[in-house]
Order: sequence, then C-alpha cells, then structure tokens
Amino acid sequence: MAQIRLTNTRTRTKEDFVPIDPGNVRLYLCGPTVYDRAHLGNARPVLVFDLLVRMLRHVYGAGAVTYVRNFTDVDDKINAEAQRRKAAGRPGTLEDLIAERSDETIGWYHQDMDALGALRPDHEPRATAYVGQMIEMTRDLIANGHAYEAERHVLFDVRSFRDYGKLSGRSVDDMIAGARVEVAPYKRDPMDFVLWKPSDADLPGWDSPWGRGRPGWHIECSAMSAALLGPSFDIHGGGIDLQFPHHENEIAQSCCAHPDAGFANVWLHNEMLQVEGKKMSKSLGNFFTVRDLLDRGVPGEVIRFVMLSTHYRKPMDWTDAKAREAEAVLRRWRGLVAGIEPAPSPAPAVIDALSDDLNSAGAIAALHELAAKGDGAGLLASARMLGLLLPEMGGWAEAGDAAADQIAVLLAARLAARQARDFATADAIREGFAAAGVEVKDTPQGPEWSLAAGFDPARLADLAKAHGA
RNA sequence: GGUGGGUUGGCGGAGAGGUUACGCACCGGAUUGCAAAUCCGUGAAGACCGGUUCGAUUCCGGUACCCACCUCCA
Repeated sequence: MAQIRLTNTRTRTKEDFVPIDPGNVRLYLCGPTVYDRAHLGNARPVLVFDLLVRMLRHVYGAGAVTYVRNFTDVDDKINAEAQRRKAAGRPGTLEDLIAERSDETIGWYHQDMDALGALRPDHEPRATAYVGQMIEMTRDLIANGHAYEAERHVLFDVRSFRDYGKLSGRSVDDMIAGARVEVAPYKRDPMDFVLWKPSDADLPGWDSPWGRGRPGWHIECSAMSAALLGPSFDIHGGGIDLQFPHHENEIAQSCCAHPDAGFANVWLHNEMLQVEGKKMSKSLGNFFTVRDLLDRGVPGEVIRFVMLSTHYRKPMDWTDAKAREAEAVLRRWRGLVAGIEPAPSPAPAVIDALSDDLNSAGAIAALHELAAKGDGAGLLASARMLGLLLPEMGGWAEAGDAAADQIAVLLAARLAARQARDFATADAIREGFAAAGVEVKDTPQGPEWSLAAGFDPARLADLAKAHGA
C-alpha cells in the first residue's frame, strides 16, 4: 500500500499521512461564496483536492473517504444582488431572491467543476442550513470565556487562545503593529474577530440570544466541519490566501469550542493562480471565469491538465501557450489509447509521484514516459488516476461525422492529385488540412488522420468545398 | 513595517548531495515527390556571493529580484 506524504502547513514539514480512522478518512475544503461564476483561481483548490480524494480512495478504498466542501451563502454580495433584483421589480421576498441567486450560482458551479472532471464531494453543506449550529458554537465560546458580546456583536477574544497565530506564523503583536484597518471601538483587542453581527431590517437575519443577526464568515466553516466530520478530522484545505485570517480563526474557534479535540490534523494550502504573472483577483480586474474558458473552446480536460502540470504549492501562471500544448498532448494520448482497455492498475511511477505530496507534474512526466514506450494500457489506467483520459471527458477530441466525411473526400482528392503528380494541388490540400487543424500522417498502409490543437470545422468545410466535396 | 513563499536549459516544469528528469521548441539522421507525423540521436540549466563537503543546482548563511498574506478574495 502506498504511503501518502503531504506538506502540512501546521507543522511546516512534509510528513507521512496517517488517518485518524483508515476506514473513514475525513477532509474539508473551503468552498466558494456563491455570489457569481467561479473564476479560474477557484478551480485550483478544487482540482488539488480532487486529486487528493482520488489518491485517498485508491489507497484506503472507495468507501473509506468522506469529502466535505461547503457553499458560503451568507454574504453581502449575494444580498446586494438580491436587493438589486428586488429593486428591479422581481417578485418574491428578499429571502426568496437570495435563495434564488444562491441556487443559480451553485448550479453554475456544479456545471463548471463537472466540466473539469472534479468529483462531487460527499457533502456540500450550505451555511444557511447550519446557522443553528453556529449559534450553538458561539454560545459555547462565550460560556467558556473565549468570546464576548459587545454592542449586539459577538467577538472572539484572540488573547484567550494561546496558539492564535501559530498556523500563519505570526504573533498577535506583530499583526497589530502592521494592521492597516480601523479598529472598531468595542473590540477588546484589535485582532478580535466577529462571530455574530447584527442585521438591519432590510437584510436577512436569524434570531439569536444576541438579537437578530447573522454569523461571521469564519464560524460557518467551524460549525459545518464539526457537524459533518466531527471535532477532529484528517485534512483541511484551501488556498494559501485563506491561511490568514480565515483558517487561523477557524482553528481558534474550533479548538476553543472543543478543547479536547484536535480539529484538523493536516492543513493543505495551494499557492495562487496567476495570469500573466499577476495574481488573479477581483480588485485587479484581471480574472476570468472557468465558463469563459469553456465558452472559448478550451476543453475542461485541457484546463485540468494545465492545472495539474504545476505542483500545487507553487504559483501557477495560466497562459494560452500552456493550454495549446496541453491540448496537443491530450489529443496524441487519446489517439494512442483509442480502443485499448486500461491496465488493471496505474503505473507504480505515477502512484509514487502522487504519493509524494501530490506531485502531479512528476506524475505527468511518468505518463509521458508510458506514452513514449507505447504502453497504451498503462497510460490509460495511470492517466485516469489523475482524472484524465476519462471517456466522459473526451467529447472535445472527437470529430463529428460531417468532419470525418469531409476529410475522407479530401484525402481521396489528395491521393488522386499525387498519383497524377499534381503536387501543387496535393500540397494545397495538405496545407489546408494544417490550417484547419487536421493532422494527416502518411503511413506505408495509407494516410491516417487525427484532429490537432485548434481544429476548426469551418475551415475544414471551406476546404472541402474548394476541392469538390 | 511584520510574515510566508519563490528564483532550474530557448520556454514550461520535477526529483535527487555524486549517474539522462520529463514535455515543447531547436539541431542531425532515417523516412517522404517535398513535407507532416513517426523512429533514432546530439546539444542545452539551476539568480548572485560565501560556507560545509572528497564532491552542491541539491544542505547552511547572506545579497538581489519577484510574488503573496497582514483588507472581501481559492
């Protein structure tokens, strides 16, 4: 059995992964705030965790993994959109419109992540369904002296938790020294954060011991993970930007609410995705969504391949050149494995690479070596370990019947021209194929064709028309 | 200002204290009407300065540059 090793942000070392219960390995990933389409950066932790889950299921068994990823549906931006719709005269209460916006966004999210071949988690809790647990946890934190009520807010007292700052490696004093935010006057310490805050009458709210209000962002994940995975579980993940304050605060809340439990053993953080060397961010306005790419004709499998070709702990730059290269590789591999049954198990080199802190780039190198050896069965079984070359993701690589007919006619025309030693016509057809993204190989057994990166059905149709189809 | 991460061949991108990463591109050969594809093969690296070592791109220290977090963000 493979020993998985993971870099644990909590200990800052790469360590052997030892599950609390090998019969039920439990993971939690911070999911999206569902106010809009997922941008490309959102896809990175999802694909990292997807790979991790596939590996854990490979090692511990398909039924031995519980994967939870939440939807944050308590959020100002969702509220703002709902208020905008209400003002525009859309029927329904504000609560209805908020739920409508969340439902719509969750539907998009599922479509987009499905297109990338990401498996659905076992549980996808929505924050609004766990407000009771959040209130309960907040009450417990007040009762055991880690939180206090002030001006209808409930705040977590960071000075009451010794280890506050340990995950992100900063001291409370350092953070205060560098803080650039204005501190609310009712806070005991500038770093204290909100567990519960009041809601105005025109915003959604829940009744609580502290009046009508809503939960703070951080308590949502603490409550949902505890409800679905228990107070101690194996792996908690997310983007490195969540390390502070979100994950730091989660640890503070969960460890103080459940002092005898360990919360998450392993913390896994992926580095950020960049575009043209800059972080993709809302404030910089250089972000684009997964759907934008899919609509531009970049297949989900190609996006997945590009994402996995950089190790998760390194910044990754998205470029169109990478997407083109990935598309060419996937087409070649799909050609190589066509009609072949996968080997009974993935190649050891691939499992070794993935076991070593999810070295997906190393695993892809091993796939290249299998392809170079012509081991189609091994390539197929190994690529599927990475969620690649799956049958349901290959539609993009197949030509339609119309294209196949046009290509057959053009190949016949080219053969006739060559036999007549009319090389000008033969070469014109060949160049037309290249321009349309059809790759023709002349083998001793006759021509074979396949689609190359950038296949353009319209240009092929024009070419066929020009040569008598 | 505080904290964390990075810097590998033309490009992308891994591992390992001493032996070819891998892919793309390039070059040579086979093949071809010429090509493409394919096959075979050759090149090409580890920011800078020190240290440890028989030996460092790999470990340690410093410098430079880049990125991120400290503020909603995966």
